[in-house]
Amino acid sequence: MDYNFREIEKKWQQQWRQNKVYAVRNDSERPKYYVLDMFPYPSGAGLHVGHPLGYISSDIYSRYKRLKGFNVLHPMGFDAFGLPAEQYAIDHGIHPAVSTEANINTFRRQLDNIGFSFDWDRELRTCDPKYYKWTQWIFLQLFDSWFNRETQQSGRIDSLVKIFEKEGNNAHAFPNTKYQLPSGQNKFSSQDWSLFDERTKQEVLMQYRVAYLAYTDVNWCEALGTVLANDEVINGVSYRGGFPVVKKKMRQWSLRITEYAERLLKGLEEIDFSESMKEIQRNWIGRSFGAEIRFDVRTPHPWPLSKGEGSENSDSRSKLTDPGYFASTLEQGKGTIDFSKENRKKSTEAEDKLWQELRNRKSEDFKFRRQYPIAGYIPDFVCVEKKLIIEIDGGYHEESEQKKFDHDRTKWLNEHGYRMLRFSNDEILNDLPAVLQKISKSLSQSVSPSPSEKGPVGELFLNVFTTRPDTIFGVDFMVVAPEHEIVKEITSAEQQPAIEEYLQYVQSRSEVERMAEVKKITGCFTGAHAVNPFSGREIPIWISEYVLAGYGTGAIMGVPCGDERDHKFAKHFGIPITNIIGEHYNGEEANPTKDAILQNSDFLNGLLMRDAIEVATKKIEEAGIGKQQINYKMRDAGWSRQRYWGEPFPIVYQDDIPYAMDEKDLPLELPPMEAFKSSGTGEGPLANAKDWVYINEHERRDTNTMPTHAGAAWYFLRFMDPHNDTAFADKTALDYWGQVDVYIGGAEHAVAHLLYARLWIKVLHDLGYLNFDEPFKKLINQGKITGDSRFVYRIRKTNQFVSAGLKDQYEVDALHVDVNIVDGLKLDTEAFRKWKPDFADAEFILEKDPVSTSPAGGGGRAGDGIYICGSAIEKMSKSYFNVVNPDEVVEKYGADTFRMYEMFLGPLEASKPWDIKGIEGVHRFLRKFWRLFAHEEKGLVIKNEKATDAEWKALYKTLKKVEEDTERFSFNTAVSSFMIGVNELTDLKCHKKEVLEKLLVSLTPYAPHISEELWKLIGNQGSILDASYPLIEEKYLVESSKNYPVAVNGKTRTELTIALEATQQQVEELVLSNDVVKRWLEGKPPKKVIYVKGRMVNIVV
RNA sequence: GCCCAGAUGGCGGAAUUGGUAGACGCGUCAGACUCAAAAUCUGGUUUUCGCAAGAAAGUGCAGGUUCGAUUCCUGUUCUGGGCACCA
Repeated sequence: MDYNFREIEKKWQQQWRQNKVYAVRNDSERPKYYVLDMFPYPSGAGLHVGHPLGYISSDIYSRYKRLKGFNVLHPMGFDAFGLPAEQYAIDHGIHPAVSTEANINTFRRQLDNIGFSFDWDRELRTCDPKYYKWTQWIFLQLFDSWFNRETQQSGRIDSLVKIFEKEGNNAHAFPNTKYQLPSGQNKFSSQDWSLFDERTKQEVLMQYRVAYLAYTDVNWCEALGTVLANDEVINGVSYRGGFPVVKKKMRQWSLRITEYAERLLKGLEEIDFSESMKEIQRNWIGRSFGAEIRFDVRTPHPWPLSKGEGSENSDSRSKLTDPGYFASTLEQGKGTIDFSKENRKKSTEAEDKLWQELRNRKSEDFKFRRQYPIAGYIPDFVCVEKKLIIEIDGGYHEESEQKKFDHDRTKWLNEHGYRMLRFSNDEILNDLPAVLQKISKSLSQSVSPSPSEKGPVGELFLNVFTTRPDTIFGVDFMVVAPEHEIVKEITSAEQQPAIEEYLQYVQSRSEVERMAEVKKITGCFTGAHAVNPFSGREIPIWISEYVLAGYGTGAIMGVPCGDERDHKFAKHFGIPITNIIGEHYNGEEANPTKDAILQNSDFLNGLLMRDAIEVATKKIEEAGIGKQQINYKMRDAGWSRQRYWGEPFPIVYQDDIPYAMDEKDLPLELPPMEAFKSSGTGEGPLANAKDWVYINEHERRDTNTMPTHAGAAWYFLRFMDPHNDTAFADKTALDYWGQVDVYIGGAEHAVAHLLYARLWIKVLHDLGYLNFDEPFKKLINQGKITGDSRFVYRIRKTNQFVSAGLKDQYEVDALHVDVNIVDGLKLDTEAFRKWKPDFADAEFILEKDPVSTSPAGGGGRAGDGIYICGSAIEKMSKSYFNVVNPDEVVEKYGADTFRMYEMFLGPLEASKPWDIKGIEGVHRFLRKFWRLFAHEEKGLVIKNEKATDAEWKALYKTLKKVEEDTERFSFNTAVSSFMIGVNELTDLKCHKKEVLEKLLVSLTPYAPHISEELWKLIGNQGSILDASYPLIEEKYLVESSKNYPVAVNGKTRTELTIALEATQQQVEELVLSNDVVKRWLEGKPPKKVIYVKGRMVNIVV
């Protein structure tokens, strides 16, 4: 009766499937337990031995919990939408649905091979309309929600509308502080609200929705034809494929995850994730606590812009200058201003008529200015907010002097985003409505947003965010991001050419370059100065690429004595450095300490910096020049992808205003398509499905789809009730299963999937669908299994291969060789010749086997040598030929061996190399285990005799250790314990049923097939999967004495068996009379005898 | 540069609260069985010295605390992971 694992495993897998032993019910008396694996993406490559590591550990834990009496939910499904399938479709013309289906089947077959206990009746796929109906439905909940900062909770949009109707947005400012209403304001009253038209109302609400549409800087990848999320971009290139990525402004769906930053951060405290995983999330959220401080700006030639239409001030000047034709001298500037005044008097009838109309447009919130200087030129009318210029032909444009400037000016205006409308006098006088309509149309077109940081008109200031307000007196300069709007407004005439040049340089710099050359110091002085709000000192304002427009306010205060980067900047550009920390600053290097006593700091003098932070912040708030502020590095999550193979947005645009689709019309299914190339205009392939996109003249659909994170953000809820078609899951099921108790997966999902899932669950919780707001109670990251690559060394330009030990004598190229034709390091040269046609005629330079040195040893036949390969630990990858397929391992050793071996390799969380050699040991263990029950020839050897104390002790020792180890996911040591236990029972020649039966149950989670087989062989009814875990009888583990190590001065010298209840005195007597101890004492009296009960004895001399 | 984790025999690793370092497995050496091989079984296997008994050193490196440190503290090197002009 041999251990025929192939037959046994096949048989039980079949029976288990037939009997549906893994079906899980939602109504059980037993306590629930939810064990989940991270959603796999079914790639075309199939599984390698690294993938099942997590699945095996979760399976062991699930089966263990089941034996322990829990109702265990352990489901599996597929994250089946996504880029690779679509890329494959583009390359091979196979529909993503088809290739995905094929990949899933391969995956499923491979998983089944390993004997997992998944409840396949609950399987789900994100690309199934029955599933993504609910992904879309949840998206609509996000669309219909806003985050109430006061309560720190999500609420329904209609609750926000009620607030607006009552009090405007006074208590709930726009989440995006830079957002302004068309009027330029960011506050509105209840009355304003009631006067807003539908478009404006929707636009305002959009500013609050959790899922919202906005122009955002996105990571655009031309090669993939899509937008990528921040976490899909690595060092400026795409995560998949490594294509360049650039910033681009596009109208995109985003999730307002930034509003939840604080809750996501706080939530980390109550969940059991590894410290490193929490750290990654904390870094990603990037909270920094500090103050926002306002610095007034003094331009070198002040131009106090007065309210109204242009300026009456004689010293006013153009706020923007053009180096090409105007800016270099002030004289010309003055000339233009004079000319504008002159021109004003000559205004024509047409101009006046249009002006009357335009100035009345104030109610529409676009303010027109008349004869307002732009770039040193005075257009007839300009709307600065919308960057729209209106010119009326006739008059001085005819003059030849003017004409030659037209070209340069138009160029400048275009570069700066201005558009120009030209009307003739006749048009205005004869058909004013048509003219106004044209203007309205132009105004409704959007311009690149983000109006500059401007205070009340006539005043310019810069807000900076700092975590160190205590260093306010050490500020020696300001640095503004090159993209900052204010740059245009503050640049002096003298500096204009230099600034232009620098801006051009910045634009030419790709993300990749900027990231590669971090240490390079660049920058340019604007000519303007900022005023320190406390000391009144004027400090220069610079621009530099090291300041990021997207972070904080896009401007910083430079404190060179305390910040390394600021210090380098100051040194590089020769800016004088103020020392506020005395001897802590050595003049050579900045010192970011918080432990210095402040000097040169006015009211902060004598304070410890650490304490001064709060003092300074208070003072700043009192003086009304700033406020305490918390900043987050995290950005809102881009949620649109220009892709076909994803969930369509359940949104309909009615005349460009987005509205939620009716719930009853869900799912919005993908239209059938044959080709998936992007449209080329930045729109996704769906734009080509015109019938689907355009519902009617006024209504159209979104042509983007959601990212793969969408389906994965809530799938764990669907497993609880996977076939429900009236709700995403029934409330009773949600309440019964609750949080995922253990979530096992790779660390690569740290910031994307895990944050989005946590966000979705928080919103669903706030809206009342869930009674928990963290999805995963405990997270375990399994380590990677790395590949162990093998190399052969080809002598350059030959087909000769030299063994690793001799390769240094030649000029060689190392080539990866398939690990499957190498035994250890020894290459199978014949297999190598057959491996690839190129190598058919390969010749080998062999060496003596360095391992077996004896002449009789393995490679010892006279004249023979072997080919030794080089090796390296690398990631497991097809291109390295180091991939090991689990199917082959299972075929050779069986699933039970494979499962136990993967666990035996090392701690679950550590990454470790795959080495097939060790699997023999685990396989031998299972054979040895089998032999306790059955003998090859004699058949069953199991006996019904009473067990001895020694046998019970061996058993319970093992059970105790295995249980402890399994509980703490230390599966490698649990396998060791089984081995030790089986070795001991073998030594005891124990074949007793009452002992072995218990051991068998405890082995079931690890090796279910052999356990079930033996369970039946020794005459049990029912499945061992439903047995209960054996209880440990401690009485057999109680010891009466212990073999103590006896040390002299800390060095163990001998061992003594002493009764456990021995007293200190008894021990001292016993130990000191020992011969070995006496010898080591050399007659000297012991100073002290340390006796730790159950541990050790130490004699100090 | 910053943050986190880690470093133990020839290899994967164990030592759960500071208490016999190297469990278990691989590899390897020797032996048994065999005509022989495979499989299986038994024993040795951290290093150095020694026939042995035994002795000395030893958990990346340098210190410290302690009767006693792989474990705690300080510094440092290297490896892996994360973040990266983040103010």
